[in-house]
Amino acid sequence: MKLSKRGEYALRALLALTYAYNSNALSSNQLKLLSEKEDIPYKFLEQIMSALKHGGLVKSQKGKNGGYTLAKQPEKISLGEVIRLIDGPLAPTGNAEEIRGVIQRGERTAGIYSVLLEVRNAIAGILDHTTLADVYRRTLELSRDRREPSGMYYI
Amino acid sequence: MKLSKRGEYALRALLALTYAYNSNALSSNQLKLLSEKEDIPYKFLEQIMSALKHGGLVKSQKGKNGGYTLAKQPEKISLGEVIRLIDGPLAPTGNAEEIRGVIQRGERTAGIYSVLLEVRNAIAGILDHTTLADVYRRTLELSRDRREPSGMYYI
DNA sequence: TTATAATCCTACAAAACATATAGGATAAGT
DNA sequence: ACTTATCCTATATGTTTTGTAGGATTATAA
Repeated sequence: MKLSKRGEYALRALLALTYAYNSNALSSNQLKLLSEKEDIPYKFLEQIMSALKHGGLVKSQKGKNGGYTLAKQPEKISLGEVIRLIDGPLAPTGNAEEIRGVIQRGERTAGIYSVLLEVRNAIAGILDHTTLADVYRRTLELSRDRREPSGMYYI
Repeated sequence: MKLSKRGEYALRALLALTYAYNSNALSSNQLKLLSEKEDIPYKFLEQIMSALKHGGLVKSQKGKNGGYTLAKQPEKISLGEVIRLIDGPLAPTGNAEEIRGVIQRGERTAGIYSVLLEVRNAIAGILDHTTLADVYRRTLELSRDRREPSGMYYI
């Protein structure tokens, strides 16, 4: 599992939506501001939002006063979901099913793959149990004692 | 951490060397046979062996009766070493140091990165504690009850 | 109903990376 | 010398990621 730029951008955008969700606001052209603040090419970000929408993680409203909102509560969206949607399977190679297949068929590489399966399970264990709400909380904690909260999401 | 073909080929070759190590033999042009049996382009495999050599995991002997041998005992070579050497850092993005930096500086993405650090630690925990000897053992176990051990390493 | 502000869609371009392929140089043993 | 092997480096090919561009569509408010 290698987190791509897309994946990172997606997580960052969703985190911004999480902030907006808590203050009851919905986001809109603020996406443009976010992209500037965080050096994310706007058009690229648009594509990512589209993917998040089709994946059911985000709702959108067209037209004036439109924008994006989380489709579920931040507690209900795991990082695993997000990353699988954007970057594909979490496994270090192929996907969990393939790996299990190789092992069960007892192929020459079965030993190697059984380790890879352990790795993928460890990754999934963490990512599927960590939600946007968790990340939100952590972010606050990690910047609590700082004088300058590095412009924390005042978009 | 995404295991590349190179990485997989490297692991497979090292596993073959592990088999050879146990039966006290050293490998030579058997590499060619291995590459045919396992569909690994020979010249590509050569490059990988060269990398393994420069990384100190493998010793080589030139000329007649030459070939490759493990540079240390199979118990002393972890998968983490191998994969780091061939595919780079285990972290899902950048490397552990970078990630720690982002977290300590309390950047906006600190929350995200703290999860990524967990993930990388989980991966490293497994891969750094699993050796070629372990994989060897597992491979035997996983093919023990099979009628046809899928031509297990009779190169 | 028209102007506006937003999402949506699709094609393409550029760069980075992974995966090979090729050909010969070099070294060691017999 | 001759053979058998490793070693080195350049280049090609292919695939994926990342980024650009331009416009079509839709909803709202004035």
